Amino acid sequence: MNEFNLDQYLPHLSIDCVIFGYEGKELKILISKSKLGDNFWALPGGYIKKSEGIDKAASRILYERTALKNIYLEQFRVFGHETRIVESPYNEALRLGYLQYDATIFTEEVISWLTDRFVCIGYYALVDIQKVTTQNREFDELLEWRNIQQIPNLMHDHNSIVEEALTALRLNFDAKLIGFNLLPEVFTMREIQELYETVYERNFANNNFQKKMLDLKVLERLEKKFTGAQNKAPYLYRFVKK
Amino acid sequence: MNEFNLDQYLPHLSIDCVIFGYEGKELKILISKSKLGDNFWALPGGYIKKSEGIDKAASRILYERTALKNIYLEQFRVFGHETRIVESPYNEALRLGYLQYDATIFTEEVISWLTDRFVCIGYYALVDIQKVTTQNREFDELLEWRNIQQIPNLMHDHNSIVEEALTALRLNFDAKLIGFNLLPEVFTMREIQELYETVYERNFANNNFQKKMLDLKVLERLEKKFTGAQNKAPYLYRFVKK
DNA sequence: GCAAAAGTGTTAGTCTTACACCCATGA
DNA sequence: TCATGGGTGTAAGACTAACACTTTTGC
Repeated sequence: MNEFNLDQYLPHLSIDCVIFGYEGKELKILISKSKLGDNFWALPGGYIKKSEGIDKAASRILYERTALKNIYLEQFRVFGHETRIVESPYNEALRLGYLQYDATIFTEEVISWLTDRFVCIGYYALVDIQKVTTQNREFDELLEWRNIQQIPNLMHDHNSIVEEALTALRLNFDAKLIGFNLLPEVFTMREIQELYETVYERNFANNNFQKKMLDLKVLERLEKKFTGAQNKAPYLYRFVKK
Repeated sequence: MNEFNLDQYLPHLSIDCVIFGYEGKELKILISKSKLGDNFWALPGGYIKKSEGIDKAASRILYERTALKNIYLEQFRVFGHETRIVESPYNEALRLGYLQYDATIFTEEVISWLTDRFVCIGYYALVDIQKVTTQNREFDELLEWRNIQQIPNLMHDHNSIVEEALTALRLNFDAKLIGFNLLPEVFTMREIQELYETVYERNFANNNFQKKMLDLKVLERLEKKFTGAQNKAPYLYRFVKK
């Protein structure tokens, strides 16, 4: 019940997270199917406690869904158009959803708070998808990793938030060397390359890619990885931040 | 009085603007000396009306200080640490300042609203400094253009907001070709180059700079500018967006 | 030995930087 | 004619992209 004490949160201000993961040569994000409507998909989000920094709030929101701490996380844009929520076609259905869910908790006052105008701070996160054990929250019917190319219609303006997050990711991916947050501790050069190829939707020449990566001086070469395949065993690498 | 009807604004959410101008080979920003304290300097800022988009709010805040419309404007970061206002050493003095200013308007409730926690959306703006006629607002003792290298201690975390704005400016300056917003309609190649040199705090070779600029195909060459100086008259250029 | 994929080397091309030089202008 | 600063050309260097080739591995 404590969770629905909305007094603890800053009103009109929310955080939505675009959580990127990488699996099977696919870039994915975590989206939630809501219990509050029929086929209502949304980004994982939440509110900011009155004495909680926004970065901490985003970390908490992520922790609540992924059970992971110390996730790579960055704010990328504020979405604050005056009509983004109040004129959303989902908003009326959401009011009904809350009422049907539990009319004793969701009084008119609470529902007004929840469906009023919101300014949303967009964060993107990068996680090793293998380390995540998704945690359904109260209104999550299910949480699902979806290929970034196959995102269904999301609530409100969440599709454009995803677009902006992807743009920001591509802008920072190479410059800030954040891609390693999507990979396990150790990986082969081909695995990094495939990640880059997935993110940028283009191919790279393996020799030039390797040269560029090694010239960055952020990779430590480890032992070889014998997979049983009938080819030369690739080296494993570990990312070492300077 | 209408202005102090704080009910019209979203609580706990503010906008602060770093307004860049360029004059005499110096990059400057507009800062405000507040009537509310002794030597209190701050960024021009304001609040967001309940049914006003954040970009519109920022435009309005800029218009109120500069009397300019259609200013180049971009959000660059949210400042939302939980203690940025409530533990600011300026906050106590501000409370006193409001009381002394007008205790009938600034009731305890109003002062609480004003000095409570705020999440601040940082915007930066680029203006032609010649077109600006600064407009003092209620609490502005004066508005002043100050060289970016000589910014005094500002309230709260405003100095770090300036730093972040400068970083964002430098990051976008060349990539988005926004520098022309700081110049008059027509300008010489040398003037653009000096602007770039000021922003990046380094020199460029004039021939290479010119070649790069012209290769961008965004400059229209106009007639020559005869200044009376005993040297070749430089061409004037106009920026034409594609 | 052979196929598959890892890894390395070299060259061609493009972009950036640096140097040298000529040109227009007014005293 | 000279000093001043505008404008252009070219070559060297750095970085990127493309091609060719060798090495390792298990069947």
